[in-house]
Parts: sequence; structure tokens; C-alpha cells
Amino acid sequence: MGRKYIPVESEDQKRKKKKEKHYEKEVLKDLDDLLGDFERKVLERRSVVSPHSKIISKYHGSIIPSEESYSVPEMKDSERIRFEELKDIVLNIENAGSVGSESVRGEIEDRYTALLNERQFDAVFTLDGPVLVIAGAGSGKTRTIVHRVAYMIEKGISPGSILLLTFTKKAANEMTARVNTLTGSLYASKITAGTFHSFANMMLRVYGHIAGIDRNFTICDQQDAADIVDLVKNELDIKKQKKPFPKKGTVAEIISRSRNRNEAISSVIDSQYFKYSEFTEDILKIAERYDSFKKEKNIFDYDDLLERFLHSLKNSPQFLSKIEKRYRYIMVDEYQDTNIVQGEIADIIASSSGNIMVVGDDIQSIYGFRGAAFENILRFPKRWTDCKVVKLEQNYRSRKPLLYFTNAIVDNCYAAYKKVLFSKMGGGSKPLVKRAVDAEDEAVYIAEIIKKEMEKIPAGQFAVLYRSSHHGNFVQVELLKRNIDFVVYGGIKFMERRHIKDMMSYAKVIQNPADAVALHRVLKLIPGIGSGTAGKIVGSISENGFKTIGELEKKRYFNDLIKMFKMLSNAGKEGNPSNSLEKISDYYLPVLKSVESDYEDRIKDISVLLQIASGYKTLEKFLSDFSLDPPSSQLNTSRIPIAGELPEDKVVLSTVHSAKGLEWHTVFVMHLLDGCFPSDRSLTKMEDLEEERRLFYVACSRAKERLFLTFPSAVSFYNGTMFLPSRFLAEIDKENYEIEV
DNA sequence: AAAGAGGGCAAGACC
DNA sequence: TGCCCTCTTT
Repeated sequence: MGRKYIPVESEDQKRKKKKEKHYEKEVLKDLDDLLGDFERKVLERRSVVSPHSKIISKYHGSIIPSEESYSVPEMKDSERIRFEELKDIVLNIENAGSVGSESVRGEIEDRYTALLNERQFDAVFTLDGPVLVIAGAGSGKTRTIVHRVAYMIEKGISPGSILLLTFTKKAANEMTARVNTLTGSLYASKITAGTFHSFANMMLRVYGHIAGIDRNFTICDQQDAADIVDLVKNELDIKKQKKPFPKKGTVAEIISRSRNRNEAISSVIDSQYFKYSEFTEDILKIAERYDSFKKEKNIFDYDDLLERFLHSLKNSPQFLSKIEKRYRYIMVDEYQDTNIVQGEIADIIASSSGNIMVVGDDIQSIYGFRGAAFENILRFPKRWTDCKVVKLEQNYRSRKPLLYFTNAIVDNCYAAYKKVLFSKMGGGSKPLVKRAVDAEDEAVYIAEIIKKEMEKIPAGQFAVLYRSSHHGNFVQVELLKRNIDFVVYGGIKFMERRHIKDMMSYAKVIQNPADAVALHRVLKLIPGIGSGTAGKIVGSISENGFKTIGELEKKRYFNDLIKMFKMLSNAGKEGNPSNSLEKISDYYLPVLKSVESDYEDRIKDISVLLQIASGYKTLEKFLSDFSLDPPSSQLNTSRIPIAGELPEDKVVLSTVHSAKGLEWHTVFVMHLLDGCFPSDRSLTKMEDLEEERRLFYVACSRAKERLFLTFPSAVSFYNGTMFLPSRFLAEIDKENYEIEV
């Protein structure tokens, strides 16, 4: 139940996988039947009283090596200078300390004061001027933001002038809902809350024409972007070399990274993708063509949304003026995860009012690989010299022993605001470190504890966190064996499923017939048309218009082609997206049936899609919302209702990245081996290693009551064998945790 | 031009 | 193990 296995690939790969899956299930069932108690006893012996681990602990004083056993990556001079500079900035801020608020206290303030701690209401009551809020893990960050918005509204600030930028759509919705509850009205719906991308999208659609932007653009996601890369690569006839050319997704990644880090493509390749350095020329060519291709077809990728928005703000005073007049109070959540472009956007919009509050925690910056500039938060006081700094340091989540542990992790970070979180929640126990015999044994250990504890604590209060998604595999198996329900965060997203992408592509073609990617995709669905033919058709359409299709009269696929265009034209005439999509699905379902074996499951997804569409008035709005905010990625099939998103009572298996912002009673952080966590790819660069440590901090700070840190004695992957416990454990004072023997 | 076979490679994921 | 690219066959 818990696992997501919805391949979107070619049909027979799919079939093959399905067979394998059945096979796997049967084996498991057989195992259970056959071995029964016997197996359980063996497992118990392995995990609970593993003879092996007993021996180890008897003959070795400690299972954690000393800190000196690890080699530290060398820092380049430039890196060192940067780090030192950051350290300097940080020190200045630390010395400045937290600033109180001078606002007048009245009836409204008294009410808020009762609900917040002192630091929190400093942040809430300071409405004017730049404010930097450093919000430690579990310090009531969301609570602070929500109350601030409510307070603004109560103070008579027009809700329409409040802009709240968040990192996920989900966060935006949650906060708006909470403001609503507080203000007891629908005022909150008048504030603008959303992600940078959705805000950029909205502004470009409303005011874009002022800055000379064609407002009818379509948005393409990463998969589409990769497909465009493929398309233009074929067009460019690139010479073959000895080494294989990087995958289309990789090329798209390089292009995107260079843009949101504001770094030349060649330098991105040199620093992050060194092994592809000989393809630099070709990649540059592709990047150029990729850009012009999108411009021709009026397609925006995610980076375009931000870039062109920023560009318009910078170059069109009228455009900027519209926006800065409308938004006088700007708040940015998760500021440590903003990239350079986003940082600039916020600065420019706030430049006339000066009212900008950014909230974040530098120590939880874990998206550097995606272009996040955690320096944004460190440098904010330099950019806004009169800014007030508020530090939220009281933790409401974790018990003291856990907090001591996570504080110790912060101590090992090179450049960070040193904040010492404190908690009033006593009791609890220190984190428990467990060394297992092997990966399987580790999984057994975790599953057994969960099974036992589940008698007292609901399943939904457990989380197993790991660095890379495949580290969780053994745990899945062990939970399955014990009939413990679980969900895996991540997996194939609703929006990325093949049939959903197909449906959306039809809709995109209706909305923007110049959308070559979507057109290409739907053409390929016609029997007899592969990617070559599809490419040719798209090419001749964009050169000479749709009438050129008439020239294909003699081809065997001609009738099907016409049938599709007839359908698209009819669907386009419908007044609302729901009816359009219904027409599309009438056409598409038979196509899908002929192409997919698990047609039944997929049909449910499509009805979910129709349901979502029925909430929209225009196709345009539906499409841009959908590409910016795909519905719950956890959504397995339509059996789980989309609306509401009930918290499920299931054990959570998740990567640390996906666990950010969440909390559980009991948390397991597993595979704590040097090379797994920190990942071996980070071991050569100080900057990367620092990010891994912050990631470790994020993982451990998810726990409220219990924290288990586990690792196998050794584990082998394609890239070698890891056996050294994670350096992140070794560098922490042993007083802060206990070792289970 | 499409479909199938072989082989190299591998992190993390928001919009 | 699984994904995707590339080469080979039909």
C-alpha cells in the first residue's frame, strides 16, 4: 500500500516492471508463509541481541572514531576569503543582538502579547522598515509570520498591499488559512500569498504587456525543458565524441544552474560537471538555441518566470511602479533558500516602501545545489543597512537533550549565525546511536522499535529519514513484513505521470498552438508517428502554419492526425476547462488503452484531473496553476481525496530534504556512514560538506521526543564500500548521545 | 522510422 | 537495480 511504483516509461518497460513487482510480492508472501515464526526468531536474534554487535562493543571502547580520523577537504584561497567574510558579517550581527520594538502598546497589542513570546512580538509589531528574523528550528516561525499579517490587518493596513512570498504553494495556503482564523474574516484572501514563481507568473500576466511581454506564454517544467534540449540538440547536429554526451536532463540542469546562480555555463561545468568539460562548446550552443527556441514559441521555463520578471522590474519603470504601488509590505519566508534572482526581486519591489521582512534560518539552508544562495540571509543586513534583527531562539519542539545535540551540530558549522536554542521542555532522553551489523539489520532494528512503540504511539508519529532515497529500501521491506503502514515521500509525482502529462499537453496545445513541446508530445501518441516524424511536423507547422498538414494526405497516419486536430478544435471551443478536458479525455482514453497495460489505475488519475479542472474558469489559469503547483505529490491514486489532504496515520519514510519543516515524536536518521551521509560527492568540497552538515541538522531537529541515529557496520554500493561512521557523529561531544550496545 | 538490445552510470527537489 | 542514451535490427 505504502509504496509508490508508478513508472511513466515505455509500455513494455512498464509491463516488465509490473511482472517483477508481482513476483516480488509473491516471494515476500511465500517467505512469510513458509518461514513464519522461524524467520521472526532469526530476525530477532539478529537485531535485538545481535551477537556480532555485542562482540564489537566489548572489544572496542567506542564504535565512533575520533574526529581526526577524517580528512577535511582543502579550501581554495577564494573559498577561504569568502568564508571569512561571511564569518565577519555574522559576528557583527551576533554582537548587535536582538532589537526590541518601539511600537505603542494598546488593546490590540496586549492581545497579541499574550499569544507570543517577547522576541516573536518584536517581529510582529515592527511593521516599518527592513527586518531580518533569524528563526531557529521549531521556534514558531510560521506562528510569527501569521500573527504579523493578522496584526497588520487589524492595524488597518490594506490587505491588498501585503505580499507574502513563500517557498511552496502549500506553505502559502496554510498561512493564509491561519490568518483567516485569526482575523475571523476573509480579509486574508485579499493578501497576495504565494511562491516567487506564482507571483512572477501573476504579475507578468497582469502587467506584462507594459514591459512588452506577450502574456499568453505557457510554462514548461523540467521534463519539458529536457525535451526541448533534446529537440534542439538534434537540430544542431553535434559531432560525436569518444565519451557519451551528457543526458538531456543533465544538460537542462547545467543551463538552469548557470542561470539561477548567475554564473557562466563554462564555470558551472568546470566546478560541478567537470567530466563534461569537453562538451562545453556544444552545451553552450544548445543553451543558446534552447533560449531562442523558447522565445520563438513563447514558452517560459521556471527560470524564465523569475528572470523575465526581474528583467521587467529593472528595465520598465512603469511595470515596477505598478507593482511597488500595489505592494507596500513585503514578507519573505524561508529566506535562506532564495536564490540570487529571488533576492533581487524582493529588494527591488521593496525599494520604494522600504518595508521588507525576511524570515529564515541560515543553518537550515540545504538547497545550495538548486541555486539557493544562503548568503542572501547573511548579507541582508549589508544590503539593508538600517535593518533590525530579531532572533527567535526559544524552541517549542524538542526536549532538552535533543536540543543539546542539535546545538552541538551548529557549533561545528563554519559560518552561521550562532544561536543557542533553548527549551523549557525538560525530561526526555539523549539521542541513541546504534551500530547494526549490516543494512538489513539496521532496517530490522528500526522496524522492530516502531512495531513495539506503536502500541503506545500512533504510526504517524514515526519518521525514518535518510540522505538518498534508495537508502530506505530495506526499511520498506521490513515494515512490509510486519504489516506496518507507511508512506514514502518523493516518488513519481502526479504531474509527472505519463498520462497526466499527455492530457496536459493536449490542453496546452489548445491554449498555445505554438507550444512545440506539447505538440510534439501529442503527435507522438498517434500510431505511426515517432519522435522523428513528430519533429518534422512541428517544424513545418511553425514555419508555414497548420495548413501544411494537408500535404501529409497520403501518409497512413493522416486520418488519425485530422481526428486529433478536430478534437482539439472542438475542445477549444468549450467555454471552461472542465468541458475541454472532458472532450480531450474522450479522445485520449482509447489511445491510452491501446498503449498502457494498467489502464484502470490511470483512468482514476484522469478523473482526478477532471475534478481539479472543474474548479477553474479559464484554461489559462488552470494550466499555469497546474504547472506551478502540481497537486499533492503523495497522491497515489484517486482513492485518496485531493482536497483536505488528511494527515495519514502512517510511518513516514523520507529523504531529509523532503522532511524539512515537519516534525515527529520519534525520528530515525539512518545510514549514518561517511560516504552515505555526508554523501561521498560532498567530501571534496568544503562548501558542499557544510551543506551536508546543515542537512544533518535539519534531520535531527525534526524529532520532538526520541531520536535514533543508526548505521550499518558496512554497506556496499556501485561506488564502493562505506564502513566509517559519519563524521557528523564523530565531531560531536560524546556527552550528547548514548550508544546502544 | 520504430522498436529492441546493450551498456554506462548513479544525490538532494522546489516552482 | 533502474534509467536513459545509443547502437542495431526490422
